[in-house]
Amino acid sequence: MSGSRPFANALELLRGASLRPTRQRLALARLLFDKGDRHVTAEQLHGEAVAAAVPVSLATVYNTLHQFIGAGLLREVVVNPGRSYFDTNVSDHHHFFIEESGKLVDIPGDHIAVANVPAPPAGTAIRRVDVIIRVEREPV
Amino acid sequence: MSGSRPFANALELLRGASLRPTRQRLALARLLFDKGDRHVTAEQLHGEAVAAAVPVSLATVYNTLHQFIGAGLLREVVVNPGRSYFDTNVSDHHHFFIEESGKLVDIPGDHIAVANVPAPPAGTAIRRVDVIIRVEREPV
DNA sequence: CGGCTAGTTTAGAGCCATTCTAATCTATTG
DNA sequence: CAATAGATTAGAATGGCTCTAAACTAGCCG
Ligand SMILES: [Mn+2]
Ligand SMILES: [Mn+2]
Ligand SMILES: [Zn+2]
Ligand SMILES: [Zn+2]
Repeated sequence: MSGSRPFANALELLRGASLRPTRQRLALARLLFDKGDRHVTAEQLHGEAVAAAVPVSLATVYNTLHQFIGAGLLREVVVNPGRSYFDTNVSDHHHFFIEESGKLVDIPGDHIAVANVPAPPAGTAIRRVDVIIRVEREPV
Repeated sequence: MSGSRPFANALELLRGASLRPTRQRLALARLLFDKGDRHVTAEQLHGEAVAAAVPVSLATVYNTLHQFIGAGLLREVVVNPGRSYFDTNVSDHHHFFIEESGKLVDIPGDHIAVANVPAPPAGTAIRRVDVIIRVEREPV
């Protein structure tokens, strides 16, 4: 019986995603999922891995991030041209984006309501609704 | 008395923005604002200018787009990492994004309601709310 | 255990949107 | 028209990301 913590460890998580538990993937999974919800860039994660003495190339970081997205373990958040964020929270939620610091803050999906969404263009179906609330440092 | 059409021509529009009416800026302003609401990339606009026999460099297209944004004539829409859209509709509205074709479709601001927005993080104020509804070609 | 092989990692090159640089050009003013 | 601040430009540079092709390794089999 799998309790409320879906993956006790990185090994299980990788097995569930049919990904070989290599040294690099195990380390990246731990960095991503052992500290609660995170929003990281590829470069940040690579920096953390290097700092943790896990030798891993940036190419592997990108490969792994995309494999995790494919497995539904991560999602990509686009707020800025030219750089992606990878979000370990895959539940229904939205974001505050603090432009000055480049930080994302989760807004639980049930704390926000998008109403009166019109029908999508003919021949298309809604895949996902993203709400980005851009905030700035409050003027004094 | 300025009627419902705020800018009869590109010249007026540039004067209002305190931008010298150069050949390039006049041509770009006409391409952008003479055909109703548009969502264009820099490269698209550059292509249109070249096709219209207006010699203009891509650097100038970017310079001009950013100046128009600064003047409140345009806004930038970010839906994809690695490429920006420039939106001639600066009124309050949101977007459908059709990933396959890369097309944006406006949703008037009063046709959609974002309710129960929580207070922004301490020390910050909301600057803008972006709703992106990602749609895909409907499965048969 | 020792190979075998498909899958993985990697350094480095390549790609592409965008920005920068510094030289040339031009709109504006007097 | 001359002077000059502002604009344009070609081409180089930047930066995030992807690709390539060679080296490695996890998992399997004998
Ligand atoms: Mn991606
Ligand atoms: Mn920009
Ligand atoms: Zn999130
Ligand atoms: Zn729009």
